Amino acid sequence: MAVSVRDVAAAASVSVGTVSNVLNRPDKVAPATVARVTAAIEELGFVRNDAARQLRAGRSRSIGLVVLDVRNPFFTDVARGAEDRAAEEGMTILVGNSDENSDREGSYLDLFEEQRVHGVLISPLTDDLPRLERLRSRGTPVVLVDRESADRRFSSVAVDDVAGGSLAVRHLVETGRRRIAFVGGPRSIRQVVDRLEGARLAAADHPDVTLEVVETESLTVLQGRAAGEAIRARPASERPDAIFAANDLLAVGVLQGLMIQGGVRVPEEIALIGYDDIDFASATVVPLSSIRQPASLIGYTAVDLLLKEASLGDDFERDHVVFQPELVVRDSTRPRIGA
Amino acid sequence: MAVSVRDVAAAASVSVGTVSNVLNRPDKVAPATVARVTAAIEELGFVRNDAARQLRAGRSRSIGLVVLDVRNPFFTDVARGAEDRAAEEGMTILVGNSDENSDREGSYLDLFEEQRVHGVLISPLTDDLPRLERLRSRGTPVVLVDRESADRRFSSVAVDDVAGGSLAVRHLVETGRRRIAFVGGPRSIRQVVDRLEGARLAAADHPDVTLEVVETESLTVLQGRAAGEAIRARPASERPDAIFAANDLLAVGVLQGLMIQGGVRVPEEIALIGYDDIDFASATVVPLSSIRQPASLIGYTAVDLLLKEASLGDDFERDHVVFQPELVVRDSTRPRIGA
DNA sequence: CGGTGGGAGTGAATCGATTCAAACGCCCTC
DNA sequence: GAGGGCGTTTGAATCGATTCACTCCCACCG
Repeated sequence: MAVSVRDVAAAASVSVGTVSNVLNRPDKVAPATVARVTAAIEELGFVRNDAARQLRAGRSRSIGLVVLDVRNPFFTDVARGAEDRAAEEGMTILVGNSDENSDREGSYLDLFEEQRVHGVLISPLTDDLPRLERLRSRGTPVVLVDRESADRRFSSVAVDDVAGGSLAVRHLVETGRRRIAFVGGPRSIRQVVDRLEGARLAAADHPDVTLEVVETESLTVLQGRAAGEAIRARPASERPDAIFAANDLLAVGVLQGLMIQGGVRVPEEIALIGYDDIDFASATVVPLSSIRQPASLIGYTAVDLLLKEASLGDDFERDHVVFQPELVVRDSTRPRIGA
Repeated sequence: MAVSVRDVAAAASVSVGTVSNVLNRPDKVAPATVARVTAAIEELGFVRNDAARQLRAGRSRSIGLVVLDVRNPFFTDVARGAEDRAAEEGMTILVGNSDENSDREGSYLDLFEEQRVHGVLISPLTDDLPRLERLRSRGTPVVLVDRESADRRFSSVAVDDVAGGSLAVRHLVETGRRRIAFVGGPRSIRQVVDRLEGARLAAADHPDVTLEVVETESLTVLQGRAAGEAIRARPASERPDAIFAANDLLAVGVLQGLMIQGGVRVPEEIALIGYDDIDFASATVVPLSSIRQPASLIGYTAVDLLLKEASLGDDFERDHVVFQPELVVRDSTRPRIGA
């Protein structure tokens, strides 16, 4: 049933070595021979067996990527960037979705290791770096995505979330807001903590600015909506005049929660800013201001570092790329009239 | 560097065959031996080489899935369902994103074939069934997802989109609407055509109901928003009193386009219904009515058919599962007062 | 005309897990 | 004590592409 190089070789009256050369280094083979072999491949419908190729090569031509949530457009974009860089080298990306679940994360790592992937890009859930350390010591390079390793023992590509948080709050203050609420959670996610930290720093610069925290269970639209409704339900005098949401999914939810039945007007009564600048942000009822992260560039760069580490081996100095986030202003933080 | 069964065998003073048995049929091996081998595996940090395994087995333990758009939650759900069923058999799903691009679709098929996947699930872009026919003739089972093969030569799992279209329009008519607009496109996508067809059929039952078509370039939020704005810009007398959007992403966009700056009220002035019932639909400013498709069940069933076909071989009679869509009513089609 | 350089092609060895027919002990029975 | 049966273990053969040391052969040079 299955057609192998051996069959092709026989059909073209050459040796298996020559078939392999036609496949991988056609310039080393006489044109007439190439033509004959190509014809035989075509006729027999030969398709390379990747398993055999990998076995010989020792490594697969794939790179594993473990993300927290495939549903989040931010990660989809990261994956896209990674895919682009990988494609340049004729490689592919395998995406695993940990769903913020530690077991799933582990089983993807196991799977990837058995597949002898070229390397693993991971947005790690916990601080279980020993696990990754072990993976690397067995020969699989690891690059952290969207997180920096505390002790810098892994290459990483991250965005300065503290700076991003400051950027958001500074913008709110500059447009005249004083009573700010941070909506986000859980605190186990590093990004949440950092963005809040940045917000605190920026708020501390202005004695008359207050910063309240509204905790959520996860970074989803539904949780945001609940938070928004809760804020809308308060007496007007106790509402904040601006909300900084830990990501755009939350912000979209908050916006909906606030606006139900012509509730609170955005940005007139409450300004709103999100984080990630997903495509959706510019397309909400009131277009959302946000903090942009270069998602696909992050993925692209991560693969880049991975390839570098893979080719240089252990004597390689780990790289730690940190991108700076960028403020994107839209209607949801339009300055108050007269402010 | 790499630890192989051979090394484990040496460390545990057994033969490679025994190590393999411990790995795959531990019950066939004496408990004491299992323990010794397991200890050796642990100590040496042995990790199975999947490539060698596959080479021997002839097939990989993965199933390829090619979707039109990973960003669409509908497909994410299909993938999740497929993953669940695959996991029951200890298999994995590889997701390829064709992005409605025929070249990308082709290269994923090539990739999957080289990897000797167990089978391919595909939501095909074009009607290039010969391509798939060839793939299958070389031994890779194929199941069509969200589309039925015209000549029934492939197993398929689909939803009756014509029925879904009728369901939507009938609901709009029953809640008192008469001037209906269908927003969707391009016509090259089968789902769009079928849903419109269903809408036409339902409208034809009522002589006083008109059905207008507003064409879009793709099924995205942005396109929907543009369509919504265009409709809002019309004089009130020329606006439809209900809109049926070809999918929920479009519907979300239409909603936004209509509501800008307190424009048209939904559902008072214009009712709106989408298709797919993505999670987002219930979380928009005005919760969206929609037509629900059992997305994850589709994925689950598709893998099921695939496994059946793979085990039975050619003498297998192709299965054609068709699910019926379901109407989900929310605020966006609340009946008009007094209608 | 012998010698040399190099382009073209060869084919056995290799990667690592799995398989399966055969061998090995060991106990029990006749 | 020979023989049968059974549970356990063995190890060579296998999957298919790639590699690389080696052979061939022809052209060109002195």
